[in-house]
Amino acid sequence: MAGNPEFGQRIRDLREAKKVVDPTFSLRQFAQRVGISATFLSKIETGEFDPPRAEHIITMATLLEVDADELLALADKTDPELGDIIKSEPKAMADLLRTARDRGLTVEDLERTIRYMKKQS
Amino acid sequence: MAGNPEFGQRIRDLREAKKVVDPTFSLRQFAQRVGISATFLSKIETGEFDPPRAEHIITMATLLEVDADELLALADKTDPELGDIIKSEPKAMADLLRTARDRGLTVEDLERTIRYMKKQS
DNA sequence: GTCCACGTTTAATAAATAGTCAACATTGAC
DNA sequence: GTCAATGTTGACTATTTATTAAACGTGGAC
Repeated sequence: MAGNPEFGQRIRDLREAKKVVDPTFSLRQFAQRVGISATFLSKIETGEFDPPRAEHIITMATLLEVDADELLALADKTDPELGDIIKSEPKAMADLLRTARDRGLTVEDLERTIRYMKKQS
Repeated sequence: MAGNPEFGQRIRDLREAKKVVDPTFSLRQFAQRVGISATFLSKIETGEFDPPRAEHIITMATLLEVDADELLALADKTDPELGDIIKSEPKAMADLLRTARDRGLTVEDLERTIRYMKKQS
């Protein structure tokens, strides 16, 4: 890795949009609220540096009021929480995911599966 | 982290069992085949060092003829392949996993869900 | 015209993770 | 009794990932 312009641009767009109505969304202040330096955020937004760790991305999503999974996906990371879920039942969860992949399930298929799960419990 | 005795012991047990019928499963030779130093393996098996990266754990599982997910789970890691599957459809996959957790699905429930998935495709 | 907040750049690290080498003590094989 | 292979130990080293401080140029507010 060495920078992710798509992620950076997305953060910048979201932040600038927020800044219009709330000037505390300046790069410096936003960085501080996220818990990283302005330097780092600048390089991330311009695509020079890689996205920060998942934890910081999640904080960004909260502040920017967008879905964390979307930002994490752009950053090519996964929510550590999902790793924990998998670890709670490794074989079954791994099977579940691999089956979804091997069968080439569509988003609709997956959504139907989720509804099915909900009926079981 | 600072060592994982359970993982280490499990590897040692499996390796020694193999060694009984195949003397090439000595610590040194096994380490070499896995692609790590004997030193490192020794410290892992005695629980002094953390498990190696996922890639090496998977190689170990293959050589020891056990399921990789079991060893990965002991090592408190997840197969990077699962991360890739999630990234292919982040929101739907995340939803799937969180639903499984929130509903407290049992292994049997998950297995039933897998069968359901297979019928869809 | 200077002050202040903005975002940027240069130049380094810091922190975490993953691993090695050389030298050692121990044991069974010859 | 020495040789060869075993596993272990102490002291480092490497790699990857994540991040910073300080100094800089720019533009609006006063």
